[in-house]
Amino acid sequence: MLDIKYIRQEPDAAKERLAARGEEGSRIDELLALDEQRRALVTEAETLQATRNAVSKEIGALMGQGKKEEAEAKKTETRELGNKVDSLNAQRAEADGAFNDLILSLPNLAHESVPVGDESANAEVKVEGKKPTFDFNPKGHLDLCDSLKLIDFERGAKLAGSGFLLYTGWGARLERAMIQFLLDLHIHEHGYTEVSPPFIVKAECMEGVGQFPKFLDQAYAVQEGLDGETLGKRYLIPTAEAPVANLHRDEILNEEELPKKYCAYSPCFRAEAGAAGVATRGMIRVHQFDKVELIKVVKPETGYDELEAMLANAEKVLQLLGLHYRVLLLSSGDMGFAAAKTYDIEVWAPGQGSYLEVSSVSNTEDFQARRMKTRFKAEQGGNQLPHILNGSGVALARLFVSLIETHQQADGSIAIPEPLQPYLRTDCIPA
RNA sequence: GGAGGGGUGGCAGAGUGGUCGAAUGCGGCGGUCUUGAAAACCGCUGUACCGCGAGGUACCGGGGGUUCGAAUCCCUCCCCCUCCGCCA
Repeated sequence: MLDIKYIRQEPDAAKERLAARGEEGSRIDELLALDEQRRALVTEAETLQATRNAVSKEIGALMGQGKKEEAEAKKTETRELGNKVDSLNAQRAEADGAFNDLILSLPNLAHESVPVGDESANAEVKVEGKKPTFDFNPKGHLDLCDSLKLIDFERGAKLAGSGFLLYTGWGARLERAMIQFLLDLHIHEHGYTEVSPPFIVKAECMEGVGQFPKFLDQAYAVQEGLDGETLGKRYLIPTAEAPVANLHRDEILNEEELPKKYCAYSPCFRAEAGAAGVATRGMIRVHQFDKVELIKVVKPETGYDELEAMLANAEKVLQLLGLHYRVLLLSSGDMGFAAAKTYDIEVWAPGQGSYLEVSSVSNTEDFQARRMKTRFKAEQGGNQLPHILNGSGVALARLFVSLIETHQQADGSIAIPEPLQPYLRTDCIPA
């Protein structure tokens, strides 16, 4: 949620920055009009309430003295006042509702270092390693999964429909080994605290991270048994960000507690409604995938240093696994709803001949914190909103693709990178 | 799923229609005293919004209602605890 005080003070700057996010600048005018209307109603209603409260106190005093008739006279007077207050409060609730609906639907504003423009303005800020070369004809992950029986696409689709995977044998073991490897890396080397969250969250958590209201159509809603009333109250998480970033919802933290650094494994459920290419076969775009997520809650002045550190933490994964990747700084038009600045990490998949997005690392600044009312008590300046950061560390299905395609060998086996070997208890998935 | 009991400030815990944003205790902060510390004593100690300000308003799990007036009465939802049933 944007800061209304900033918008009041700098409406023109806000318009320009909002336009860079692909929103009409006129939304700012609408917002300010609603804000003004809302505040006028608040002032008027509260003035009347003050009068009513004062008279009510007098009535109390009169009753105490046994002056019943005088009290009754005052009651009639106040009754009318009360009605006025009620109607003003109703108007106020309506104005508040309209104001909130609008401000919740506006995306975060981009940090000044973010290139303005659409997807084509994304900037490649780093390339690590080189595209591997093969002295044989490398296979794609579909062939490798079939020949090594890593994934049974047909049975996955039979069980849950297209876009759902059945990992089998070495495939299942590799997936589990990578999860364990990622968690251990971030816990032991990068200082994150592991949490294991619910995989279902309330709608308010989805709103807190900015998934809702915009991406309601992308979520899996959960119903309890046959009770249709329960539908729409809880959702399968699209990312562990949804539960973990909300850990400190409605809390005021102590300054010394910051920074908070969490990592969490979870499956991620995405309806991908309207998206092209959720196929029966393939792992690039699926309805359910595993991910290890990183979340930080930090003081505002450290937000961007922490973002760079988190990016390095995610990159470390690919470096240790010997994978070629590049880092993109996303443009203002290509960033997610809640982000003020985002880096995407794209890993090379030789069989695809393309880069795959495996991580998105963002600083949401105070956008999420304001939505979820996460604050911290500062030594100076009272209660403040922290910056909340999230990053994939990293998404598994696409990492799986890159790993097997990159480390495939002429005989059809997969060489396992050294850091992963203890987890998989082998240095090679045999052909 | 059945029966019962609860949700009040950082914590514990009073308060059953008015002078209650809320007693008291603990904790925390500041001070007095002390060579220093402890003890004792004194003071302060929630959040958000409106207002240039003085100040005002709201919040006692959430929402709604009754009333001139609600922490207190009514309805509803959520959550927690105990017992029974079922169950990984």
